[in-house]
Amino acid sequence: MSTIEGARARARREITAAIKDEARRGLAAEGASRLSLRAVARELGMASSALYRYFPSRDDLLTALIVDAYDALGEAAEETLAATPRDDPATRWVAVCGAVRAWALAHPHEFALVHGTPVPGYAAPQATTGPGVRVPLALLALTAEAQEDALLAPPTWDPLPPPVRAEAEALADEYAPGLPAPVVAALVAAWAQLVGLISFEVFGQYTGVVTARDEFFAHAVSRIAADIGLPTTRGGTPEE
Amino acid sequence: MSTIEGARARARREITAAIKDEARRGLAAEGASRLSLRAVARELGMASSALYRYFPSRDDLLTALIVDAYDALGEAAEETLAATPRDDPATRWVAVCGAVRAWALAHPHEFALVHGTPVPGYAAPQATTGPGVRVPLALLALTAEAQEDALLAPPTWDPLPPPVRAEAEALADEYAPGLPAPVVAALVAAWAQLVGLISFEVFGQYTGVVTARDEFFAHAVSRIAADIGLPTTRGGTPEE
DNA sequence: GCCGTTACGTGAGCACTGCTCTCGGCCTGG
DNA sequence: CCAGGCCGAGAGCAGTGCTCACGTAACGGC
Repeated sequence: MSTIEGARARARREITAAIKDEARRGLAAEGASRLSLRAVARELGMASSALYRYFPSRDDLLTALIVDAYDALGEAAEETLAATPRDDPATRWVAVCGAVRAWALAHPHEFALVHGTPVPGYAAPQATTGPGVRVPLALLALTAEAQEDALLAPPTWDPLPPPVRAEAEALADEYAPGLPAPVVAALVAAWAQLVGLISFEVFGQYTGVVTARDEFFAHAVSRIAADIGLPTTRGGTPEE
Repeated sequence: MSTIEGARARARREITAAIKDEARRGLAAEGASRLSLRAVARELGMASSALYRYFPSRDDLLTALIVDAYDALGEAAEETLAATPRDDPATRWVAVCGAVRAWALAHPHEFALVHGTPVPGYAAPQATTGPGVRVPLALLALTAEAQEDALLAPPTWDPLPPPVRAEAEALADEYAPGLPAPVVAALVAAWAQLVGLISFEVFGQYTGVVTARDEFFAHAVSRIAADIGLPTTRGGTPEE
């Protein structure tokens, strides 16, 4: 009942995938706002109305693409986390952030879909919360492992405002027991800051200001790592 | 020729302003993607075609709104910069960042216009570069004044990668002679990170994760201030 | 093997959009 | 005072998201 699959269901799965693929292609070419249902139907050689058998509305198609994009982004982070040695948390951090950035630069419109202006009014909350946290969870896992290995040495843990401390402790209890509250607070901020750094680049915000993008990003992100307390074992940034 | 203004020119100015006002209203209600030229024309009691006498296209209207938003954002920053004592750079920093955040939360769709997904393909570069730098320049002015007053004491100025150093020095020469290169590099990163922090809030990215938003933002932003080297004279964050 | 149920694809059509063009009237500068 | 510019109105084009009968083909229970 799971392996055996009627030709009907198979066709549905394949056509759904084809629609998403074509939509992704149109997305990369034109951007989300210019993406047209009729155009993807035309490209697929079917009537536009047929498309509604698979996605009840344009926004639902976009939501599906958002979920996929979140997953791809999270997978990129998790892959480099797995492929990276535990004993050098700072360079590992830079590598994971770099992987997120690389994915974003390779798929700018999909990145815009997940971290740009939300497209439908203000919807898309529940369905995307699952895959949406994979990247921050990877960063958190990285830090938790560093602490297990006694490699977490923050420069200064300034005291948190009480409400922030309470929330940070709750988060720590749920996702990384034993991690100090200031560190998880710093991680949440780091996540937002990372997205800010990448958004500026993807959205062309600092054209003319920063041209050595790779180096600038690596530098900024390694400063964040130092702020969190991930030690730079050796060879941080060269010169002098 | 400047004070004397024909009734014609005056009408044009007023109608242009009325169109932008109505467009801003529609923007706040529906968002940029749902903003309709015909709707604003309808609301203004004029034919939709008449609107093209004032803005050659929908994208041009949006571009005008973008410029205005940049200006409003920059003005908010500059105002609190002016209304804030020089001798406490860290709390001044937090205040300026807080003003930017407050404006963004009060005008979410306009903020999305300037720091969300770019609306037309990838256009709007030149016209917006002028007002677009007012906020970062305010942050830079704040830091430069702190240095003049010998209030700039970074924890560690780790060496910059050579290309970043070169660009940072060029920026320093142009906008704030005498400011150390690592500081201007940190400022650029801080600007992107600030936008990231605000974007997360405006775009509803951390619903359920952070609820004590004011405190969290103030904390995160004051950590950035410390990272740059702006000293917390007294009473940073309470507790213990 | 048959047959009702279900899913699917089609084409027409509605309401809406951005934008263009032509026309007719008003204000304005010479 | 009067020609030339600006401005508004209306019709119209091409395109959009989405809905709704309408046939057709596959499916599952008998």
